[in-house]
Amino acid sequence: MNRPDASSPARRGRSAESRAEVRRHLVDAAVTLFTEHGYDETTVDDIAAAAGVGRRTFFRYFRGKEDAVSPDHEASLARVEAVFTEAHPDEPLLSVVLRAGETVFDLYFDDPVVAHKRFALTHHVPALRDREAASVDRYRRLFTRQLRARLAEAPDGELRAAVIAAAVVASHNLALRTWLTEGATAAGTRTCREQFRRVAGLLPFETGDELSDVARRLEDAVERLERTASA
Amino acid sequence: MNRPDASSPARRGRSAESRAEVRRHLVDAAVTLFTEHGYDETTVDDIAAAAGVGRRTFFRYFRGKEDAVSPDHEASLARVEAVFTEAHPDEPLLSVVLRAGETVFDLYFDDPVVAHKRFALTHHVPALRDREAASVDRYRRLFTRQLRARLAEAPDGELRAAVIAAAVVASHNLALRTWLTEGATAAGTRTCREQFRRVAGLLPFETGDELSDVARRLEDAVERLERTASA
DNA sequence: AGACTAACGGCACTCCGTGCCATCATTCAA
DNA sequence: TTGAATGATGGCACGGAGTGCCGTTAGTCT
Repeated sequence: MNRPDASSPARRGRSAESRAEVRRHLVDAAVTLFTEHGYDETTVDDIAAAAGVGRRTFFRYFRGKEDAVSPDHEASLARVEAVFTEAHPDEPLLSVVLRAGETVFDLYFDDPVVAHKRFALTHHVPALRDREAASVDRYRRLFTRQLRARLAEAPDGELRAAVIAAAVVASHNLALRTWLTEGATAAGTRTCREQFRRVAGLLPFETGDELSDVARRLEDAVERLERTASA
Repeated sequence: MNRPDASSPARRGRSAESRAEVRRHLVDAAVTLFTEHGYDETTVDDIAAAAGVGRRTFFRYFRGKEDAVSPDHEASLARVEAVFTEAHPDEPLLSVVLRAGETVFDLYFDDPVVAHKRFALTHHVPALRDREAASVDRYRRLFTRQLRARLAEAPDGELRAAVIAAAVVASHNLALRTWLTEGATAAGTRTCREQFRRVAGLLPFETGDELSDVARRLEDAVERLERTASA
C-alpha cells in the first residue's frame, strides 16, 4: 500500500511527527505566508522551511504550490460518488442529489478557521481562483455523469442533467460563500445547509409540460368539485 | 497606444509578417506539436522554433504555454457584457440572456477546424482542461453578476441568478460540445444554436408563485369541501 | 542483530516565465 | 537626406517550479 494514514506505524526521525501533522504544518505555513507576504512572493522553500521540512518533502505532500491551500477534494469527490452509488434505487433523484451536495459541506465545516482563510486567498489570488474553478468543475462533471445516467430516458435528459448539475453546484457554492463571508461560524452551518436546499425549488426535474398538465388537471378537479358542492 | 492591430504600419524586418500572422503561426505550431508529440513533451522553445520566432517573442503573444491553445476569451467576454449593457430595458431578461450566450458561439464557429483540434486537446490534457474550466467560470461569473443586478428584487434573486447563470453556461457548453464531437461542421451551427436555446424551458425565471397559486386554490377547494360536507 | 520498508533531505536538472538590453526596420521631422 | 523616435525582435541571465535520483535515517519484522 502506498497510502499510510495517520495511524501508520512509520514515524519521522527527530520529533516523531505523524504524516497528518506534517501536512497540517505545511498547510498552516502556506496559508500564513500567502496571507502575510502574498502568494507570488512566497516560495516553496519558504513554506517548507516554515514547516520545518525540506523543500523536496513539500512536493511529497502536495502536487504543487497551489495545492497547499486546498481541502482534500479527492476524498470529497469519492464520498459524493459513494452517495450516488449506494443510494437506494427507490430514493427520489432530487433527494439523492441534495444529499450528495451536502456531503461536500463537511470539507469546510470541519475547520471553519482555515476554511475562512482559504476563502480569502482563493478569491484574491488569480492562480488560486483558477485552481478553485477547476476543482469545482470536477464536482460538476461528477454530478453530470450521475444525473445523465439516471435521466437517460427523460426528454432532454442530457440537457437536464447538465443543467441540474450546474445548478446544484452553483447553489452549493453560493451557500458556502455566504456562510464564509458571514464569518464561517459553527452556528451558521444550519443556515448554510438550508440555503443550499432552496435550489430544489428551481430544479427542472419535472418538465414544464407535466407541471402545466398537473395544474390544468387540478383546476379541472377544483371546478368539478365546486360544481358538485354547489349542486 | 499599445495595441497596434493588423493594419499597423510597423512591420517585422525579414519577411514583413503582421502581428496577426505571427500569432496564427504560433497557434498552429502549438496545436500541431501538442497534438503530435503531447503537451508536456512540447517546450515553448519547440513552438517558437516551429513558428520561426524566438522564445522570448512567444511570451509577447501569450501569457504562457497554456494560452497558446485558447480562443480570445477576453474579447468574447467584452462582447457578452456589451449585450447586457446595451440591451433595451424592456427586452425580457430571458431574451437578453440567450442573446448573450449565443454571442460566444462565434468564437468557435469562425474557425471550426482549429476549434475541433483545440477541443480534442482541452479534453485530454489535464492542464488545458483546468485552464478551460477557469475560462468557463469567468463567463459564469459575468452572467451571475448581470443577472443578480436584474433579479435583486425577485424572491431568492441571488440564488436564482446563480442558478440561471450556471445553467445557461452549462447548456452552452453542452451544445458546443455536441457540435464539436459531431465534426464541427458549418451545417451543424444551426442545430447547435437551437440546442442551446432549449435551456430556456428549464430556467427558473418564473417564481414558484404559480405553483403555490395552485396549492392555494387546492387548499381553498378543500376548505370549501369540508365546509360543504360538514354543513 | 540484521534485513526490510518508508519517509526524509539534498543535489542536479529541465523548463517556465520575466527583466533587461542591444539590434533592426519603419516612420516622422528637421 | 539625415537623424531621432517608435515598436517589435532575439538573446541572455536569473529566480522559481517541479522531478528524478540517491544516500541516510528511523522504525518494523523475522
